[in-house]
Amino acid sequence: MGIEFSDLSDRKKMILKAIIDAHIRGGEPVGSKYLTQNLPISISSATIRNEMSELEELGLLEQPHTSAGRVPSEYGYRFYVNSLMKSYEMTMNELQELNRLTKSKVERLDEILEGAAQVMGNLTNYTALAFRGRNRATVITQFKTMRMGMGKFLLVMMTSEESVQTKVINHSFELSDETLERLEAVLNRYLCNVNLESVTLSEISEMERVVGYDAAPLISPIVKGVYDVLNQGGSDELKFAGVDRLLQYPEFSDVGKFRQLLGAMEKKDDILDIVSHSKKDEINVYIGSENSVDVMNNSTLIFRTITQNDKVVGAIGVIGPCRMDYSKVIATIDYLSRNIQQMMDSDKLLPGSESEENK
Amino acid sequence: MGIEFSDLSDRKKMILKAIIDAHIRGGEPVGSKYLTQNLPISISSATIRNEMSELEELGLLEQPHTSAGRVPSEYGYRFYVNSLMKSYEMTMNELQELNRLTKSKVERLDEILEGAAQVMGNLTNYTALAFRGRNRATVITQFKTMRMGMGKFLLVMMTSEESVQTKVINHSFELSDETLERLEAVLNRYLCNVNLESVTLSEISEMERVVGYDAAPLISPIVKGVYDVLNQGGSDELKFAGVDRLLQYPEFSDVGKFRQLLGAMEKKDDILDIVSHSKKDEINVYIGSENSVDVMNNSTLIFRTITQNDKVVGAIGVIGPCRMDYSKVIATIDYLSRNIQQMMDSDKLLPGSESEENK
DNA sequence: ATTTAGCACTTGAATTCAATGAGTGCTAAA
DNA sequence: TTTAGCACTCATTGAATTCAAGTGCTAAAT
Repeated sequence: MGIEFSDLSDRKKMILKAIIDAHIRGGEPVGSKYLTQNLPISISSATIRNEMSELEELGLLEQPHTSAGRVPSEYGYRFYVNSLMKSYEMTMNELQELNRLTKSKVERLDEILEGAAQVMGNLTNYTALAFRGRNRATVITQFKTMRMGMGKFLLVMMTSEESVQTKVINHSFELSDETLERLEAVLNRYLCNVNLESVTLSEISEMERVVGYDAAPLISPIVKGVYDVLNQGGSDELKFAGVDRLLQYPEFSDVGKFRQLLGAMEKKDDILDIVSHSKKDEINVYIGSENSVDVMNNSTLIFRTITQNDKVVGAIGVIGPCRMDYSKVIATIDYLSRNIQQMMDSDKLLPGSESEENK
Repeated sequence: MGIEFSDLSDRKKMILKAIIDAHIRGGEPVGSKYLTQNLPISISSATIRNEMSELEELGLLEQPHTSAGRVPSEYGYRFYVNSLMKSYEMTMNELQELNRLTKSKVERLDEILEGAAQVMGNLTNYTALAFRGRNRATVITQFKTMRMGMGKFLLVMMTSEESVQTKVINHSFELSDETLERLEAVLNRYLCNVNLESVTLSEISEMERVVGYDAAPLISPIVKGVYDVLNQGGSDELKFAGVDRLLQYPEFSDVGKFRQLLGAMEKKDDILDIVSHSKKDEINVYIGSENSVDVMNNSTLIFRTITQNDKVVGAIGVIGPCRMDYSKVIATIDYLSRNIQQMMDSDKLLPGSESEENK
């Protein structure tokens, strides 16, 4: 399938665009009679019918049944998105709504993404998605200990992702300053910059020996703490806002279809898969079966990633029926994601919730 | 409305129970003919009809239309739950499934609750909910600082909820040990155990003066950090698992009804309201309009809270149509929540994700 | 005083049928 | 190449009909 922009006569393009525009707005199949009254130039319905049937042969249009008007095919939408649609002009109100978000004082990426999803959902009237990718730290780069009095001390861990994690360690017995220092040294020697999976039991017992009897019982809880830190932070998050909005579209009045999609949104992994394999720094549009998840054959997914140091840390987008207001949705996502990306680049956003930085 | 258990003849109770049991299983209205064949004693359909019409007068049954069988009213379900239903016996498989969770190594309450929701959803085939209430810290009880080298130090804050929060503070200028100590002292003097809202601007400038010119620029970012710590941790979480399962029930084949419920689940505040005003340490059952949220008139909400030191820290439950397998659902929630509560009481669970304790 | 058989009645669901009308494809004329 | 004209298709609508399930009531039976 490879119809180029130039393969179509201007009149065909005009007709195709008019059909898709009308169908996006109204949701109904578009017939030749309607078009005679709504085209910039005036041609007869018969001519339009001829053109339509040729567009259908090209795979750009479809007919639900013989006596119905035409409906865009997935491929038609694709052509529309690539070449036909004209870019959407935001209204003042919409711009205002969008800017409110970026002007807010929120600094955490999580919250910004969710806020963006909310706004996008409201403006476009589809379901919004917010993805938050956590780059899980692979190693601890530095350990520090800090007394907290009364049989506790704080274990501070710096991770390879530059975040700081802490864990309170209780010790029922006395711990001299000197012992604590020794413990810190041992941790830094054995557990820094190493993949925890590769730490062997014999190494652990070696640590227990080296650190001395008075700190040895702490080794194993500490190792567990390290393990938690390296694993817990790393769960990706994918959230949806306004799922109920999908139900307003006749495409999902078939409960079965909707249920499938809802299931996919709950399972998340399929969609996470799509998002994480997407192109960076541009708007990704998956129309119908273009995304390989067959449950989403009737839906379109549009999103754009947010990156930090060239690594994907998030994404915002919408999900809805293939009959979607592509122009508006793409413009909205573009605007919002660019703004968020800018905040990210100018370091105004804090990537993690665990640690926060400040200048 | 106050029908006592003893107000009904044994035969009426038997008939009512049989009707509700059958309706829960089959979803269809139950007629007199069916009952003649499915009652422990044998009575004629005419007699049953008489009894049924009396039960209807009492408000325990309803008729969808004249020529249909009877269906339990909300009040009928209530009576059933209170007095009629017999407690469900778990199968070996179910017990196994349930125990797998509590035997798992997971230690964080969040994860246990979500895991419980998953299991509950699978077992009961309704939508499960997991609530995680965060007791937001009200004050900071202690500040500590810790050098991290290269123009940064770590600000460690102990909160009134006994959790530890940290914030990395960058300083572009030199900071002597002595200055850092002074800063720590000032923070502990001015910001410990005080409600941040009550800190005045003049107090802040006093802090800046007292701490000296070389640390003064750090005061305001630190105050902001404290503010974040006191506010951010405190957002309650309410998650649902298996929302798509609701769509299998004919009660929600009306898209409008389902959409309303879905909306309520997304907005969350109504349901949060119900959960947070519920009774502690017992199973709460809200049948249809018993919960004041009118959008949930067709749904039943069942849950039980998890407490720690007598404060509600979480809840698990299910949401589904009024026609629900109460017996099984209640048994499942009871079993799971008791187990989780036990883990909580025996201190095996870590309440927060921010700080972790270890013995 | 209950219980039951019998029967007329109600009502939603399913089925059929015809009418409607939107829209097409095709042919032949412009 | 375009267009008017016309026959044809097919989903939708609504009315009429049948069907079956289930009730309420009455009168007889226990």
